[in-house]
Amino acid sequence: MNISRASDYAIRGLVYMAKQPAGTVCFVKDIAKNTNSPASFMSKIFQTLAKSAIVNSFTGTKGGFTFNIQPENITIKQVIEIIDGPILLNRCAVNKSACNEIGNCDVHYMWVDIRKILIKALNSYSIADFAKDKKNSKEVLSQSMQYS
Amino acid sequence: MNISRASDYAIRGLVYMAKQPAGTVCFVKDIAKNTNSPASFMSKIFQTLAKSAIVNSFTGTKGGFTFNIQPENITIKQVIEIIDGPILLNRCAVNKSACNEIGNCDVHYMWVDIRKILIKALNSYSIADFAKDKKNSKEVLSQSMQYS
DNA sequence: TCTAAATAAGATATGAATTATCTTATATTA
DNA sequence: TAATATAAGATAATTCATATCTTATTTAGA
Repeated sequence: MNISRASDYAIRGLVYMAKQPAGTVCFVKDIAKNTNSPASFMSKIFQTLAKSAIVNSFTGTKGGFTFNIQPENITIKQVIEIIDGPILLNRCAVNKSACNEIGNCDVHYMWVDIRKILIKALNSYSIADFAKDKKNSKEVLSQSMQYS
Repeated sequence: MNISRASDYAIRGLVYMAKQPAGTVCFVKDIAKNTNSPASFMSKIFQTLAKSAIVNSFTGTKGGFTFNIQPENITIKQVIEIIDGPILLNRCAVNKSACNEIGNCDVHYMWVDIRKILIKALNSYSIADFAKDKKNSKEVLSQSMQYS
């Protein structure tokens, strides 16, 4: 019921990138250093992000990563699904035939319901939301209050 | 971001128990058979449920499990936390000092927010909700619709 | 043009957690 | 008291998350 370290690192790494001037080519080395994460692991995470269309990668000296999609349009849900795979909660929430109960799964609709709520919440935040200055950061905070 | 097989089995097992007449002593063998799950695994799961105060266990012939708390008062969130451990989403959502970012974690408030939403949803369902007859099952269905 | 250096890509290894099974202890009843 | 039915506890296997190591690619300078 928790996100993986890899997803956490991915989000923090993308937020770091979004804080740089638009178009900056970022090195894994710097991304890792500024997010307190192991560079070798971050490297593999960014490989996966590059295979999806989220970021571009350039090999060789002066290579690195840039955004391929505006950080405003990258939601937390997208990042988690790229790194951790689809958010199902329970396998029966998506594929009813995967339910253990033959023909009649008691809990199917609950998982469909809760999944919808969770995905909506995860889609309500973008990477850009965390790259703003402190004034804007407080707006994020007050946005969170409306749910409490 | 998904619940474990163990939590899924636990929920289905408790729902099966809740469908029996109140006070019935249920055997793991029957619980497993009626939920399409491996009896040996279900046995270990019910050990854990018994260590928490959710169910009582009785050893020996005619032993088995009964509810120690009314199924109406056992929420899905409780079951998941007993089996899978605390629902954090991200470790920084609960313990801010566990954030990678030293002194200033960009995403902390997001995780606090989303966790609150998820836990509210998981607490809105009890084991008893799934032990009702078909007429009531449809009420659960329409309840789910209000979120869509 | 060749060599060195800096980078990402890809392959491999480690370790922890999940999932499952096997063995032991306990209680009942005939 | 012996046999049986049950849960409890110990152990094993598998999978997945996490991390590291090796290779390929590009650039720049000699």
